[in-house]
Amino acid sequence: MEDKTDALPPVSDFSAWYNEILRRAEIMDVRYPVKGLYVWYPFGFSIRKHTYNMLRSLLDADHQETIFPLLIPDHEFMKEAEHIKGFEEEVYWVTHGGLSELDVKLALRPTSETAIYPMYALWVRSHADLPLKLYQIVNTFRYETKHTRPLIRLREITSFKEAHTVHCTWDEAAGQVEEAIRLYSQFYHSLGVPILVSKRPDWDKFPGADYTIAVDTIMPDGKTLQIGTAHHLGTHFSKTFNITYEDLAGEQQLAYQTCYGISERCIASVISVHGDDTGLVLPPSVAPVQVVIIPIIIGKRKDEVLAAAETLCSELKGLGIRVELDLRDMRPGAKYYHWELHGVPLRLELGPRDIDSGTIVAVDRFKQKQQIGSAAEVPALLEEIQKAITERAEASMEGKIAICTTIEEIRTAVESGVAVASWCGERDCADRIEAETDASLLGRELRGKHAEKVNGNSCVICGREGKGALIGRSY
RNA sequence: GGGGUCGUGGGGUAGCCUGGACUAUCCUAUUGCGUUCGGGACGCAGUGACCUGAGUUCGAAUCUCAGCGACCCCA
Repeated sequence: MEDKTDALPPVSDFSAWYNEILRRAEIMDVRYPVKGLYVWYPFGFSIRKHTYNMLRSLLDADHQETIFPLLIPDHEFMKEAEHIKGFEEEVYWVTHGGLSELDVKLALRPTSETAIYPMYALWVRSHADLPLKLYQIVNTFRYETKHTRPLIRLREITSFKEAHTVHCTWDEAAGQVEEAIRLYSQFYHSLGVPILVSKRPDWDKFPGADYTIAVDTIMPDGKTLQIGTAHHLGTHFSKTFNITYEDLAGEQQLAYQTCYGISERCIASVISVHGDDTGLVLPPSVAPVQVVIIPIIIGKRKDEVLAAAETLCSELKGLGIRVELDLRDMRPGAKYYHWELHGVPLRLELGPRDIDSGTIVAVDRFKQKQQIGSAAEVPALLEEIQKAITERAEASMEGKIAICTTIEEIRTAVESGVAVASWCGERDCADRIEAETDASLLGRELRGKHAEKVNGNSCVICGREGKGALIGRSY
């Protein structure tokens, strides 16, 4: 059975698995005829919709949603020197309107700082206008020259959630960065995706930021995926875009800013972190179909089974559950495979035997089977599944993190996962770590229990006192 | 940035080296009808492809060049 010709590649062959799952589970169609641009299938878009709705409701508590233009005039884009340097290689330019060349060429936003901040300069007048916290969910464009990958490295990021805030003081902005990380932690928790939070080394921070805090997860092949960042912009942009406010004393002051973003990489992380050799495994929180009902239709009792299935379906809908009644003319087994591939958390089977015994067969995505009495038991089952998926992902990530005290240990660790080791903070030592391990120093001041085990230890290179750093290969 | 492999129905492939018999193989998918249905059903009848352009040639899926695209490895 398992070696049918159309078997999915195993997760251990992650690259092949990832490409196959996107097509077979109908998430992205990669056949659009431009490199780096991909199309959302409706099923994939539905995952996106539920995921971004959660993100929206987290942000809406304390932010306002908006939309700024896609096109940024040359003269605004070119204002902030570090920012330009960071992006100039990968900006798409609109140079023509019809047949005539434009006087002012227009950039397709690679990110929206330079679209938003000229307006912030107009909107921010007084300390009473602050803090200002806006976000938008938009597409952005980057002319990637490396090999592109659906949901991970794109030329059109279709789902960039970017928040931009303005504050009176540096400390308040720093507090907002922490708030962003708190929101992102909560977001990823509800996706069951475990994360590592660290500060990017200075040479790897956002162009035009004082510092960058990053959120990473670990993919099945041991490489990390950056799935969120929060930047303290200090006054880099407020200086160049003249974003000032009048303080209590009537003096004009430069504002402090932050920005933080999440892209459809969050979807890539859900797919990759949870998926198995059978297909997708979706947490109920974002599964387009949380429960599928498979009627077991046998000859004479067909109508009876269908009626019972319809009743069960409407009961579940009444409980607010996203349920699908699969009435297609296929063998039940074929339907099981189909919905397992699509990551449906819970399957209910209903046939003559169940009707006779007054029960329903419930099978979770990990193929654990049990009998339940009624639809009322389903919400609790879904909660259990959500928890089980989360715990499984956490255990899996735990197995990919190694606490290291020597360069040799790091070298071995990064072959199949990430290393956490003490680093003094000096660039020279980081360069040596990278050169000798064939991996990157991804983060410093790593947070959480892993870092605590190495904080204060001597740097793996120079022996001076250091703090927990995250070392690994990344996407 | 450097190197490699490759592009054949919707997906996966055979054929290519050695140009002609290719009316292009097989699996899957898909349409219609019938029989089926508790873990990927079966029968019958259908649908559906040589990436684009230029070249070589009597003749190109097959050889050459370019473009576009995909995947893998290294920095």
